[in-house]
Amino acid sequence: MHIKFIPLDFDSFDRGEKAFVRIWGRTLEGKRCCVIDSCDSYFWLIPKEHANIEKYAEKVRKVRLEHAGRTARVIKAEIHKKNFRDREITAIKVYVENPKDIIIIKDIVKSFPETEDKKEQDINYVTRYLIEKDIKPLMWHDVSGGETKHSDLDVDVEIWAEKISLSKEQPEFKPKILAFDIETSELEIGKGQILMISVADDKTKKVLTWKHFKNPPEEVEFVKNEAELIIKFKEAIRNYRPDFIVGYFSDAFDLPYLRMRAEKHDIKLDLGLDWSNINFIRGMIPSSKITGIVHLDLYKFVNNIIAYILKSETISLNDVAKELIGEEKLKVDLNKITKELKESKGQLEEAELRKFCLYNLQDSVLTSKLFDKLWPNIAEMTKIVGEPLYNASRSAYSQLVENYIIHNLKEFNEIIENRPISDEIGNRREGRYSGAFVFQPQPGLYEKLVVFDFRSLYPSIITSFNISPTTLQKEKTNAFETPEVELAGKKKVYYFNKKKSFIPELLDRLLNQRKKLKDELKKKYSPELDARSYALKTLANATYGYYAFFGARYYSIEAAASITAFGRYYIKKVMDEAEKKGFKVIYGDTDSLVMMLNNISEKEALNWLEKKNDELPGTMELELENFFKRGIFVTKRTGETGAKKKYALLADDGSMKIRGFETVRRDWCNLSRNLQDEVLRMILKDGKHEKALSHVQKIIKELIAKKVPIEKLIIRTQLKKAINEYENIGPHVVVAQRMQELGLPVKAGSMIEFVIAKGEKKSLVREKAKLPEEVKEGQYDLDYYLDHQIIPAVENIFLVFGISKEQLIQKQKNLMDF
DNA sequence: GCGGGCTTGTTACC
DNA sequence: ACCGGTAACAAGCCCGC
Repeated sequence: MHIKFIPLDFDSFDRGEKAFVRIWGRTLEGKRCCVIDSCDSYFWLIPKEHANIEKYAEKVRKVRLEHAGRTARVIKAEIHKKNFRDREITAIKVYVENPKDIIIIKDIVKSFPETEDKKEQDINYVTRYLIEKDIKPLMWHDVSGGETKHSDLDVDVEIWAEKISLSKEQPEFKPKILAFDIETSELEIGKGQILMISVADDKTKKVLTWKHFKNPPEEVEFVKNEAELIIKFKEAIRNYRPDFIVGYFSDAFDLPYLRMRAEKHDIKLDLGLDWSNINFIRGMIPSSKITGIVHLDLYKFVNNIIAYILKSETISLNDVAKELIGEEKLKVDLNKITKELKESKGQLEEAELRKFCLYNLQDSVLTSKLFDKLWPNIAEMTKIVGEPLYNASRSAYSQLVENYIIHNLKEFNEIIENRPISDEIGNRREGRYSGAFVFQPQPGLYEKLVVFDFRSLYPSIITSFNISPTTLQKEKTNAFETPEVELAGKKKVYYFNKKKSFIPELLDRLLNQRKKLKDELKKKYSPELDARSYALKTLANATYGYYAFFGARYYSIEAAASITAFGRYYIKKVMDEAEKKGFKVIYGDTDSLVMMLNNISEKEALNWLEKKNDELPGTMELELENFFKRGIFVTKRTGETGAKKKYALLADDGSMKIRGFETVRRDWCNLSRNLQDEVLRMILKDGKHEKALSHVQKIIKELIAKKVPIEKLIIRTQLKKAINEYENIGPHVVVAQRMQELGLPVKAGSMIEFVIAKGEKKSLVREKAKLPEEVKEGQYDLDYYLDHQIIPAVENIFLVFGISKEQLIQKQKNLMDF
């Protein structure tokens, strides 16, 4: 039998002594399939320099051990010429019957006197299989083999593969999904009950609940009780036959909660296509896996991959959906509902229940739409790194970079480096090195500016100077020499071999693919290509950080420190040359320079840019960011020097670029943020301060007159750790404590909202920090908002025009005195 | 008990 | 624990007076 199918999920199982991989997917005809295949299980031994390799291999072949009811033994040991960390070596490939045996065998052979090291013993079987057989997740494959008839798997087709290969044609694949969301009577897992469960995709909309009420909306279906609710939910998934089930924060909430309640009712969560239970993977970051149906937790992907390009100040479903799909959650007072459920022994008013159901449904609808939006990103990233979707969608950048590397080492004949052991991780974490250069700006208002920046600075340095843990060498010959590197408090120079190594080479490919894609995208836009371009760019950018990440297989603090040293060298060099040309350098951070054109024309500036690019080595390239009409740089709060990482620029097209100011900081109240934003805009548009000054004075007047609504005075600060772990009890910690007393949900990661209320004059800020609902209109601490919010947000801006703090509040003081 | 230096904590920039 | 260093700044803590 022959089919064309797309691999969506993977797992492995044992039959007899041998391990097999199951690939779960869809055929071209839309049938659900399971392809069973296997590959060799092996790891590598690197012998000591003077070991007799033949004798060594012979010794290894004889290793066997009875363990846990089976015999772990070496079935084959071959001598191979390989590369390891770019050096040619002779290594022994040690085959075992079952991947489980690796852990037993490796410990025995590790103690042999001939053994220098063991490698690839930490590659899991599915990853091994994907590499060995060149299987690409989410890409169509042709497979032929024998069909199994008497299977109990919940699939339409089951094949034991004989031949499997990537298809030439790659038609579009649209997965069948089911988004879901649960509502519970308590937020803590282990307490309370599940009240309702909703499911949705672009057609289906359904809410299951055992809370009955009159005239329910058509999407609502009533069940008897919580047990039936869980069973019906199971049935819904079984009948709908989705490829993925999709949640938001479902790894940490919905599924663990479901598990607790299912256990309570003695219901099996046997959702797997092999009828297995949901597998709850413990660990620092728990996750939940269903065999054959990929459980996607969009929160994880947003948090790891997308968050830093979002403008949203939180990654709650509401904020993320608002920004990405322009829709929001229904507004329901969850705290009130939870409270009422507790106090009235589970009785809610009908109107409230109806609303609660629709709220529940909307969450699933948003999750479904968010999936549609993010799917190109998830899919493209998965395809590039080569790991199964389940893993790739949960991985942080370090892991993705690493997977991209290890899935591409075969062609370099490279043995994969080990993951570091915990002692090693401890050592690595202490290492410190110098990073980027930041230019010390002179405070002031500047006109006619140009901003240049290096395109992908660190990736271009890595490829141009072949920087890798494996190219670092002692000798000067045939090597790139670094500028002065600052590492562990010492100044050094390092050398990197010029012979192209695998990581810089793979990085080069990412960058080149992206270049091509960008040209394609210019001709014709598509969300898939755009998503691929984003994945390529961000993976490339994460490579430098990967080198410095303590958990990396290819860790090298020397490499990381060398990259930043090159960065410092070139940005300073370009700044010097710009000054010589006649530009006035105003500011610069890492890879950018902000300059006054002086009397240089825009055209001449661009010519100069081109000339610089001819001189820059390798793939390093300086590009135009934009021309700006005006820009403002301010002093630090303490002292007269200019503040770094804090400026505002007005582009020729009228758009603003504001960085670092309180306007963009979420831990300042909206009154200050908005006021500062308006002040910056007025000043940069006019080039004068008068209008902005009177605007500030108007706001101060309103504040003094207690006319500012509490809502605008809310300060938001994230609780970064558990309440009792704080040494310094700041305002947000006190408010978090208060929330806990009131039974409101607070934990590490919660956003704490508070208002500084009227209180004793000399008291600590935290003593006046109250929940917004606890503060009546006008009952805010005027002095606090004046001295700690409004004035600090604008005083340094006006100082540029010689306006002092006293002048800002002059007239108002009198007002206060009366 | 007061003030200033230091530390802790959060958020931003690139 | 899930990429790095650089930087600004608020507020509490702590010690010397």
